[in-house]
Amino acid sequence: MQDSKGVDAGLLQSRYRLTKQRAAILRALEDGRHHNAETILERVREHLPGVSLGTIYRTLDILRSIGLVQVFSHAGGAAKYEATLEKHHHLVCTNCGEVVNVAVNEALPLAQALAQDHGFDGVDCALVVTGRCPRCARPNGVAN
Amino acid sequence: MQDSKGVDAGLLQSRYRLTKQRAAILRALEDGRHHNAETILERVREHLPGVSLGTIYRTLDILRSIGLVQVFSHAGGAAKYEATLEKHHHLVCTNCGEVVNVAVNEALPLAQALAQDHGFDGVDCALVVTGRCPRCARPNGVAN
DNA sequence: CTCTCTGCAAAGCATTTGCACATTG
DNA sequence: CAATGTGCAAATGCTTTGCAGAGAG
Repeated sequence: MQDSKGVDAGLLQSRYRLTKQRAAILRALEDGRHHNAETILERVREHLPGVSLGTIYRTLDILRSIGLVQVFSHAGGAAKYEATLEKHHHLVCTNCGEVVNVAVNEALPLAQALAQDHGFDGVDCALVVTGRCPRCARPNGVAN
Repeated sequence: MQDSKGVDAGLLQSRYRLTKQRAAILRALEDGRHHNAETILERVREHLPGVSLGTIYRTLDILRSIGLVQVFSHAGGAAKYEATLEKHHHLVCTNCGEVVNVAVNEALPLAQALAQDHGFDGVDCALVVTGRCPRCARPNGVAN
C-alpha cells in the first residue's frame, strides 16, 4: 500500500475525485497483472463489499481515458485491464487473447518515433507483439 | 481479382473449403484496410446478396484461426478485421480504437525475438504501438 | 451419400446507461 | 448546496450458436 500513493497520483492530477471505490480499483490492479472486470469486482469487494459492476466499468474507462490503465480486448471474451505501472512489452495471443508481460531490456525509440510521426501520443507500455501463445500454437492450419 | 489467388491460397491449404462466400469475404478485405463485420457484410452483399452476418463472423473467425486475418477489438465498439497482406505495423488509439497502418522500413528482429523467447508463434504484422491518435490526443487529463 | 457450409433467428454476454440517492468539497 | 460519483437494473449491441436445408466432393 505504500506505493499506492504513486498509483493514485494520476487520478489526483486529473479532474476526477479519488473516491474509495476508485482507490480500491487501482489497488486491485497493483499486482501488475491482467484482470477482467468481473475479477476486479471480486477483488474490490474484499475491501468494499457494496461496489457494483457498473462502477468498475465506469472507473476503468476513466482510468483508461487518463492513461492509468491499458485495455486488451478480444472477440468473444471479456476485456483485460492492466495498470500502467512500469514500462514493459506485451505478447498477445491472436487466438485466445492471452496477454503476457515482457520486461524491457533495451529502449525502443523506434516505436515511439513511429507514433510521433503519425501524431500519436505514445503511452508508456508501447510495444505489443501479436502471435500465438504456446498453448494455441499448432503445427499447421488447424482451427482454434 | 488477379491477386485473389494469393489471398485464397491460405484457405486452400487449410482444411476448409474455399466457398464463394469465403472468397467474397477475402475479396472485401483485399484493400488492406480495417473493416468491421457490418461493413464487410455490405461489401460482400454487393457481389453475393444473400450472405448473412452469421456467415461473416464464422468466416472471419476461421480466417483468424488460420492466420489470414487480424482482429482489433476495443471495448464498446465492433471489432475491426484486416487481411494479413504485407508486413506492416499498426498504431492503435487506446481511446477510440482507431487503427492506422504504418509501412515497415526496417526489420524488427527484436519483436520476433521477444515472441520466440516466450514460445509465441509470431505473425507477419508483429508490431502494434498503442497511444492516442491525433483526434483523441488532448493536452491534459481530459476525458474521452 | 456423407460431410461441410450457410441462412435464419434466437440466445448469450460483456458493456453501457438512466435515474435516484449518496457523497464530496 | 452544487457538482460529482455510485448502486441498481434495464437496455444495448456485438457476437455466437442451434437447426434445417443447401452444396460440395
